[in-house]
Amino acid sequence: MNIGEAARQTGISVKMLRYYEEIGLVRPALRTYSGYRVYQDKDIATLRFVRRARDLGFQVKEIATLLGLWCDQARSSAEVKAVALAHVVDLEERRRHLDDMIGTLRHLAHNCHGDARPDCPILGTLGADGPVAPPAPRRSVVKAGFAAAV
Amino acid sequence: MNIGEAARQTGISVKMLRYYEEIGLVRPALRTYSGYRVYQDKDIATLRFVRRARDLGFQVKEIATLLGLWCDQARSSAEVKAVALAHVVDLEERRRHLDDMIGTLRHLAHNCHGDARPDCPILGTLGADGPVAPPAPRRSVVKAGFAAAV
DNA sequence: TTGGGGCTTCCCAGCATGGGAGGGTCAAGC
DNA sequence: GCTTGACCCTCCCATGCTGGGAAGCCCCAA
Repeated sequence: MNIGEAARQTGISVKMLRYYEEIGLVRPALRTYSGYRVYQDKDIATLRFVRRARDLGFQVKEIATLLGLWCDQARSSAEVKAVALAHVVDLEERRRHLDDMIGTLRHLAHNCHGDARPDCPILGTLGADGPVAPPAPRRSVVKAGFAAAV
Repeated sequence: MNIGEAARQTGISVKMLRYYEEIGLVRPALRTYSGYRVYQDKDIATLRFVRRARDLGFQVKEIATLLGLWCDQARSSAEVKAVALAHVVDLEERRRHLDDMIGTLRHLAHNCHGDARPDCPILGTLGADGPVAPPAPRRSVVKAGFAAAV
């Protein structure tokens, strides 16, 4: 099948199909004599794997690892689990970061009367004189910075 | 003060200070006769504002809006609050997305015995035959796709 | 034969950030 | 005065993932 049909069947855009091939995530598709890419069932299966992994937030490099394990008959499920759990840790880190930001912002918005007057604790906090949060221990940067400022 | 000192005082890297100036987020710093940027107290205050907004996850465009409001004596706090709350909605959307991914992955990892054998429900799910999640209603793509697949 | 849709490659864009090359400037110390 | 090292300048490139678009070829149906 052609690339358009492959895109339809995998949910990956034509652009991305070519990109994944270019960066070596998937092996180059066969070509017709005129240069059209031709996708076979096993290519589609691989691409669906990629698509699902992407939907789970895996980066291309991690997907490459997973694809390698998928093809490796001698893999141990422990390896796969390790990759998955490492990714969970990463996602949770990002989630905590979002939580911090949401918490701070909601707190600020809650204290803002939101009427026609210009006084606003949100801008007041952002524009406060004090030093900015230290760039160091990451995950609590926002919280710490604003705990001090608020 | 020079750009290096400004970077130290604001927690924004030298690279970013130049970038923010280039894209017009902040007005160009004064220059010495030899071309060095010179930062004044009010520049530092502005940059700290930018830094804090960035720490709250605002994009540069949104920060530009907030800076505009900050400088606008005639603003209403309602406008500011609206920007903040819209951003909260966005952050929460992203958090839901992360939650979906974390939930699915933890579920898969939980069902993976993680030993020396190759059998693995994680890979099994990623490589399942069925159609891939429809790209449409976004926030539940992952969940739906895997609910069907698992 | 012609038209339209699909395919090809190549280049560009975005976000926010960092790296590095190649070269000028400044201040301190000899 | 001269050297040295830290600092600054601009310019280009890279990242990760995605999309847009141009120029040109291919294929099928009418």
